[in-house]
Amino acid sequence: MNLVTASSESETASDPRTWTIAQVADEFGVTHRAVRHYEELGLISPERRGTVRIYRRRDRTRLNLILRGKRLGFVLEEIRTIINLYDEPRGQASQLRYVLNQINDRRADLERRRRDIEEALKELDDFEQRCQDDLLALDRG
Amino acid sequence: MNLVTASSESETASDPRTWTIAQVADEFGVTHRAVRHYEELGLISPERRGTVRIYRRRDRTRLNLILRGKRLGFVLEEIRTIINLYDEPRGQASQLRYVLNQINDRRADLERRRRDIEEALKELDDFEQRCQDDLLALDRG
DNA sequence: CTTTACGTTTACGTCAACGTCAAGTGACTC
DNA sequence: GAGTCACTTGACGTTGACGTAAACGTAAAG
Repeated sequence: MNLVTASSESETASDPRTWTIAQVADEFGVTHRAVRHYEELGLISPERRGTVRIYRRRDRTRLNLILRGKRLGFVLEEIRTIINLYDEPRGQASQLRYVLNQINDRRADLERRRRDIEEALKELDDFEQRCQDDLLALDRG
Repeated sequence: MNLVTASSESETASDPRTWTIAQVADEFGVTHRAVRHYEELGLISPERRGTVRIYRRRDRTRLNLILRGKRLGFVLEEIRTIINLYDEPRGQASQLRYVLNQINDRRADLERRRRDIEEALKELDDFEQRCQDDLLALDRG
Protein backbone atom coordinates (compact mmCIF):
# COMPACT_ATOMS: atom_id res chain seq x y z
CA MET A 1 0.00 0.00 0.00
CA ASN A 2 1.19 3.50 -0.72
CA LEU A 3 0.12 7.08 -0.44
CA VAL A 4 -1.75 7.12 -3.69
CA THR A 5 -3.83 4.04 -3.16
CA ALA A 6 -4.28 4.58 0.56
CA SER A 7 -7.68 6.07 1.18
CA SER A 8 -8.39 8.78 3.68
CA GLU A 9 -11.72 7.13 4.22
CA SER A 10 -12.51 3.85 5.89
CA GLU A 11 -11.44 1.42 3.22
CA THR A 12 -7.92 0.71 2.27
CA ALA A 13 -7.82 -2.01 -0.33
CA SER A 14 -10.19 -1.95 -3.29
CA ASP A 15 -12.93 0.61 -3.29
CA PRO A 16 -15.60 -0.61 -5.69
CA ARG A 17 -16.91 2.85 -6.53
CA THR A 18 -16.31 4.09 -10.05
CA TRP A 19 -16.85 7.39 -11.85
CA THR A 20 -17.18 8.52 -15.44
CA ILE A 21 -14.95 11.12 -17.01
CA ALA A 22 -17.74 13.68 -16.84
CA GLN A 23 -18.20 13.07 -13.14
CA VAL A 24 -14.58 13.48 -12.17
CA ALA A 25 -14.07 16.41 -14.51
CA ASP A 26 -17.11 18.11 -13.10
CA GLU A 27 -16.25 17.34 -9.52
CA PHE A 28 -12.67 18.56 -9.82
CA GLY A 29 -13.62 21.61 -11.82
CA VAL A 30 -11.67 20.74 -14.93
CA THR A 31 -12.69 19.77 -18.45
CA HIS A 32 -12.76 16.25 -19.81
CA ARG A 33 -10.11 17.43 -22.24
CA ALA A 34 -7.77 18.25 -19.38
CA VAL A 35 -8.37 14.87 -17.75
CA ARG A 36 -7.57 13.10 -21.00
CA HIS A 37 -4.52 15.29 -21.41
CA TYR A 38 -3.22 14.15 -18.03
CA GLU A 39 -3.75 10.60 -19.17
CA GLU A 40 -1.81 11.21 -22.39
CA LEU A 41 1.11 12.39 -20.28
CA GLY A 42 0.87 9.31 -18.10
CA LEU A 43 -0.28 11.05 -14.94
CA ILE A 44 -3.35 8.87 -14.62
CA SER A 45 -4.34 5.62 -16.27
CA PRO A 46 -7.95 4.72 -15.66
CA GLU A 47 -9.33 1.32 -16.49
CA ARG A 48 -11.37 0.71 -19.59
CA ARG A 49 -14.69 -0.98 -19.99
CA GLY A 50 -14.44 -1.48 -23.72
CA THR A 51 -13.28 1.92 -24.88
CA VAL A 52 -14.88 3.81 -22.03
CA ARG A 53 -12.73 5.09 -19.23
CA ILE A 54 -13.71 4.24 -15.69
CA TYR A 55 -12.17 6.11 -12.81
CA ARG A 56 -11.56 4.69 -9.34
CA ARG A 57 -10.47 6.19 -6.04
CA ARG A 58 -6.84 5.84 -6.98
CA ASP A 59 -7.38 8.02 -10.05
CA ARG A 60 -9.17 10.62 -7.99
CA THR A 61 -6.32 10.70 -5.50
CA ARG A 62 -3.93 11.25 -8.37
CA LEU A 63 -6.09 13.99 -9.79
CA ASN A 64 -5.96 15.72 -6.43
CA LEU A 65 -2.18 15.52 -6.44
CA ILE A 66 -2.07 16.83 -9.99
CA LEU A 67 -4.25 19.84 -9.29
CA ARG A 68 -2.42 20.69 -6.11
CA GLY A 69 0.84 20.41 -7.96
CA LYS A 70 -0.47 22.79 -10.56
CA ARG A 71 -1.58 25.29 -7.95
CA LEU A 72 1.96 25.17 -6.62
CA GLY A 73 3.39 25.96 -10.03
CA PHE A 74 4.85 22.58 -10.94
CA VAL A 75 4.72 21.64 -14.60
CA LEU A 76 2.91 18.43 -15.49
CA GLU A 77 6.15 16.65 -16.23
CA GLU A 78 7.42 17.34 -12.72
CA ILE A 79 4.10 16.36 -11.27
CA ARG A 80 4.33 13.03 -13.02
CA THR A 81 7.70 12.23 -11.50
CA ILE A 82 6.43 13.24 -8.09
CA ILE A 83 3.31 11.13 -8.36
CA ASN A 84 5.16 8.17 -9.78
CA LEU A 85 7.64 8.44 -6.95
CA TYR A 86 4.91 7.23 -4.65
CA ASP A 87 4.34 4.19 -6.84
CA GLU A 88 7.86 3.14 -7.66
CA PRO A 89 8.98 -0.33 -6.67
CA ARG A 90 10.93 -0.17 -3.43
CA GLY A 91 11.77 -3.78 -2.77
CA GLN A 92 15.52 -3.30 -2.55
CA ALA A 93 17.62 -1.09 -0.36
CA SER A 94 19.12 0.72 -3.35
CA GLN A 95 15.67 1.60 -4.61
CA LEU A 96 14.60 2.77 -1.19
CA ARG A 97 17.66 4.95 -0.89
CA TYR A 98 16.97 6.44 -4.30
CA VAL A 99 13.40 7.22 -3.29
CA LEU A 100 14.59 8.75 -0.02
CA ASN A 101 16.92 11.01 -1.97
CA GLN A 102 14.11 12.09 -4.24
CA ILE A 103 12.00 12.83 -1.19
CA ASN A 104 14.67 15.16 0.11
CA ASP A 105 14.89 16.97 -3.21
CA ARG A 106 11.13 17.43 -3.29
CA ARG A 107 11.12 18.65 0.26
CA ALA A 108 13.81 21.22 -0.43
CA ASP A 109 11.77 22.43 -3.38
CA LEU A 110 8.61 22.76 -1.34
CA GLU A 111 10.37 24.47 1.52
CA ARG A 112 11.79 27.02 -0.85
CA ARG A 113 8.32 27.79 -2.08
CA ARG A 114 7.10 28.03 1.48
CA ARG A 115 9.76 30.61 2.27
CA ASP A 116 8.71 32.55 -0.82
CA ILE A 117 5.13 32.53 0.41
CA GLU A 118 6.06 33.61 3.92
CA GLU A 119 7.99 36.54 2.51
CA ALA A 120 5.19 37.55 0.20
CA LEU A 121 2.68 37.35 3.04
CA LYS A 122 4.90 39.41 5.29
CA GLU A 123 5.25 42.10 2.66
CA LEU A 124 1.51 42.11 2.18
CA ASP A 125 1.03 42.55 5.93
CA ASP A 126 3.44 45.48 6.03
CA PHE A 127 1.80 47.03 3.03
CA GLU A 128 -1.66 46.63 4.50
CA GLN A 129 -0.51 48.24 7.70
CA ARG A 130 0.72 51.28 5.82
CA CYS A 131 -2.51 51.49 3.88
CA GLN A 132 -4.53 51.29 7.08
CA ASP A 133 -2.43 54.05 8.57
CA ASP A 134 -2.97 56.21 5.51
CA LEU A 135 -6.69 55.60 5.70
CA LEU A 136 -6.80 56.60 9.35
CA ALA A 137 -4.83 59.73 8.60
CA LEU A 138 -7.30 60.63 5.87
CA ASP A 139 -10.30 60.02 8.13
CA ARG A 140 -8.84 62.23 10.81
CA GLY A 141 -7.50 64.90 8.45
CA MET B 1 7.63 55.64 -0.56
CA ASN B 2 6.34 52.16 -1.11
CA LEU B 3 7.39 48.58 -0.90
CA VAL B 4 8.89 48.47 -4.32
CA THR B 5 11.06 51.53 -4.06
CA ALA B 6 11.93 51.01 -0.41
CA SER B 7 15.35 49.47 -0.16
CA SER B 8 16.31 46.79 2.28
CA GLU B 9 19.69 48.41 2.44
CA SER B 10 20.68 51.67 4.00
CA GLU B 11 19.38 54.13 1.47
CA THR B 12 15.80 54.87 0.90
CA ALA B 13 15.40 57.59 -1.69
CA SER B 14 17.43 57.53 -4.90
CA ASP B 15 20.12 54.96 -5.18
CA PRO B 16 22.52 56.17 -7.87
CA ARG B 17 23.71 52.72 -8.85
CA THR B 18 22.73 51.46 -12.28
CA TRP B 19 23.06 48.16 -14.12
CA THR B 20 22.99 47.03 -17.72
CA ILE B 21 20.60 44.42 -19.01
CA ALA B 22 23.39 41.88 -19.18
CA GLN B 23 24.28 42.48 -15.55
CA VAL B 24 20.79 42.07 -14.16
CA ALA B 25 20.00 39.12 -16.43
CA ASP B 26 23.19 37.44 -15.36
CA GLU B 27 22.74 38.22 -11.71
CA PHE B 28 19.14 37.01 -11.61
CA GLY B 29 19.86 33.94 -13.66
CA VAL B 30 17.57 34.79 -16.55
CA THR B 31 18.19 35.76 -20.17
CA HIS B 32 18.11 39.28 -21.52
CA ARG B 33 15.22 38.10 -23.66
CA ALA B 34 13.20 37.25 -20.56
CA VAL B 35 13.97 40.63 -19.02
CA ARG B 36 12.83 42.40 -22.18
CA HIS B 37 9.74 40.22 -22.22
CA TYR B 38 8.83 41.37 -18.73
CA GLU B 39 9.24 44.92 -19.93
CA GLU B 40 6.99 44.30 -22.94
CA LEU B 41 4.30 43.13 -20.52
CA GLY B 42 4.76 46.21 -18.38
CA LEU B 43 6.26 44.49 -15.35
CA ILE B 44 9.34 46.69 -15.38
CA SER B 45 10.14 49.93 -17.13
CA PRO B 46 13.81 50.83 -16.90
CA GLU B 47 15.08 54.22 -17.91
CA ARG B 48 16.78 54.82 -21.22
CA ARG B 49 20.03 56.52 -21.99
CA GLY B 50 19.37 56.98 -25.69
CA THR B 51 18.11 53.55 -26.71
CA VAL B 52 20.01 51.70 -24.04
CA ARG B 53 18.16 50.42 -20.98
CA ILE B 54 19.52 51.32 -17.58
CA TYR B 55 18.32 49.45 -14.53
CA ARG B 56 18.09 50.88 -11.03
CA ARG B 57 17.37 49.39 -7.64
CA ARG B 58 13.68 49.75 -8.18
CA ASP B 59 13.86 47.56 -11.28
CA ARG B 60 15.85 44.95 -9.41
CA THR B 61 13.30 44.89 -6.65
CA ARG B 62 10.60 44.32 -9.23
CA LEU B 63 12.60 41.57 -10.85
CA ASN B 64 12.83 39.88 -7.49
CA LEU B 65 9.08 40.09 -7.10
CA ILE B 66 8.58 38.75 -10.60
CA LEU B 67 10.81 35.74 -10.12
CA ARG B 68 9.35 34.93 -6.75
CA GLY B 69 5.89 35.19 -8.24
CA LYS B 70 6.93 32.79 -10.94
CA ARG B 71 8.29 30.30 -8.44
CA LEU B 72 4.92 30.44 -6.73
CA GLY B 73 3.13 29.61 -9.96
CA PHE B 74 1.60 32.98 -10.75
CA VAL B 75 1.36 33.90 -14.40
CA LEU B 76 3.05 37.11 -15.51
CA GLU B 77 -0.27 38.88 -15.93
CA GLU B 78 -1.16 38.21 -12.29
CA ILE B 79 2.30 39.21 -11.22
CA ARG B 80 1.88 42.51 -12.97
CA THR B 81 -1.32 43.34 -11.11
CA ILE B 82 0.32 42.36 -7.83
CA ILE B 83 3.40 44.47 -8.46
CA ASN B 84 1.43 47.42 -9.73
CA LEU B 85 -0.76 47.19 -6.66
CA TYR B 86 2.20 48.42 -4.64
CA ASP B 87 2.56 51.43 -6.91
CA GLU B 88 -1.01 52.48 -7.43
CA PRO B 89 -2.05 55.96 -6.36
CA ARG B 90 -3.66 55.84 -2.95
CA GLY B 91 -4.43 59.43 -2.23
CA GLN B 92 -8.13 58.97 -1.68
CA ALA B 93 -10.02 56.78 0.72
CA SER B 94 -11.81 54.94 -2.09
CA GLN B 95 -8.50 54.04 -3.67
CA LEU B 96 -7.12 52.90 -0.35
CA ARG B 97 -10.13 50.72 0.27
CA TYR B 98 -9.78 49.21 -3.18
CA VAL B 99 -6.13 48.42 -2.51
CA LEU B 100 -6.99 46.92 0.87
CA ASN B 101 -9.50 44.65 -0.82
CA GLN B 102 -6.92 43.56 -3.34
CA ILE B 103 -4.53 42.83 -0.52
CA ASN B 104 -7.05 40.51 1.06
CA ASP B 105 -7.59 38.69 -2.22
CA ARG B 106 -3.88 38.21 -2.66
CA ARG B 107 -3.51 37.03 0.90
CA ALA B 108 -6.26 34.44 0.48
CA ASP B 109 -4.51 33.21 -2.64
CA LEU B 110 -1.16 32.91 -0.93
CA GLU B 111 -2.64 31.21 2.10
CA ARG B 112 -4.27 28.63 -0.11
CA ARG B 113 -0.93 27.86 -1.64
CA ARG B 114 0.61 27.66 1.78
CA ARG B 115 -1.97 25.08 2.83
CA ASP B 116 -1.20 23.11 -0.33
CA ILE B 117 2.47 23.15 0.56
CA GLU B 118 1.88 22.09 4.15
CA GLU B 119 -0.17 19.15 2.94
CA ALA B 120 2.39 18.12 0.39
CA LEU B 121 5.16 18.34 2.98
CA LYS B 122 3.16 16.30 5.45
CA GLU B 123 2.57 13.59 2.89
CA LEU B 124 6.24 13.58 2.05
CA ASP B 125 7.08 13.16 5.73
CA ASP B 126 4.71 10.24 6.09
CA PHE B 127 6.04 8.67 2.97
CA GLU B 128 9.62 9.08 4.09
CA GLN B 129 8.80 7.49 7.41
CA ARG B 130 7.39 4.43 5.69
CA CYS B 131 10.44 4.21 3.45
CA GLN B 132 12.74 4.46 6.42
CA ASP B 133 10.81 1.70 8.15
CA ASP B 134 11.06 -0.49 5.06
CA LEU B 135 14.78 0.13 4.89
CA LEU B 136 15.25 -0.82 8.51
CA ALA B 137 13.23 -3.98 8.02
CA LEU B 138 15.43 -4.89 5.06
CA ASP B 139 18.63 -4.27 7.01
CA ARG B 140 17.45 -6.47 9.84
CA GLY B 141 15.85 -9.13 7.68
C1' DC C 1 -35.94 3.18 -34.92
C1' DT C 2 -34.49 7.62 -34.48
C1' DT C 3 -33.25 11.03 -31.13
C1' DT C 4 -30.59 12.44 -27.12
C1' DA C 5 -26.88 12.06 -24.10
C1' DC C 6 -22.42 10.67 -23.26
C1' DG C 7 -18.42 8.78 -24.66
C1' DT C 8 -14.38 8.01 -28.01
C1' DT C 9 -10.18 9.25 -31.25
C1' DT C 10 -7.82 12.43 -34.37
C1' DA C 11 -6.15 16.57 -35.33
C1' DC C 12 -5.54 21.22 -35.75
C1' DG C 13 -5.82 25.89 -33.00
C1' DT C 14 -4.43 28.96 -29.27
C1' DC C 15 -2.12 31.41 -25.65
C1' DA C 16 1.71 32.30 -22.51
C1' DA C 17 6.49 32.60 -21.95
C1' DC C 18 9.97 32.84 -23.74
C1' DG C 19 14.04 31.01 -27.57
C1' DT C 20 16.31 32.16 -31.62
C1' DC C 21 17.86 34.22 -35.52
C1' DA C 22 18.61 38.60 -38.41
C1' DA C 23 19.92 43.05 -38.98
C1' DG C 24 21.08 47.31 -37.26
C1' DT C 25 23.29 51.12 -33.83
C1' DG C 26 26.71 53.33 -31.12
C1' DA C 27 31.28 53.21 -28.58
C1' DC C 28 35.91 51.76 -28.09
C1' DT C 29 40.14 49.82 -29.65
C1' DC C 30 43.65 48.31 -32.71
C1' DG D 1 38.44 52.84 -40.60
C1' DA D 2 37.74 48.02 -39.81
C1' DG D 3 36.79 44.99 -36.15
C1' DT D 4 34.64 43.76 -31.99
C1' DC D 5 31.59 44.31 -28.13
C1' DA D 6 27.31 45.22 -25.94
C1' DC D 7 23.10 46.65 -26.86
C1' DT D 8 18.89 47.48 -29.71
C1' DT D 9 14.39 46.20 -32.39
C1' DG D 10 11.72 43.15 -35.13
C1' DA D 11 9.86 38.82 -36.22
C1' DC D 12 9.27 34.10 -36.52
C1' DG D 13 9.84 29.43 -33.83
C1' DT D 14 8.96 26.40 -29.85
C1' DT D 15 7.00 24.23 -25.83
C1' DG D 16 3.43 23.30 -22.44
C1' DA D 17 -1.26 22.97 -21.47
C1' DC D 18 -4.91 22.60 -22.93
C1' DG D 19 -9.40 24.37 -26.37
C1' DT D 20 -12.17 23.12 -30.03
C1' DA D 21 -14.27 21.06 -33.92
C1' DA D 22 -15.11 16.77 -36.74
C1' DA D 23 -16.57 12.33 -37.12
C1' DC D 24 -17.84 8.34 -35.07
C1' DG D 25 -19.60 4.42 -31.36
C1' DT D 26 -23.36 3.05 -27.89
C1' DA D 27 -26.92 2.73 -24.85
C1' DA D 28 -31.18 4.24 -22.79
C1' DA D 29 -35.65 7.05 -23.86
C1' DG D 30 -39.41 8.27 -26.40
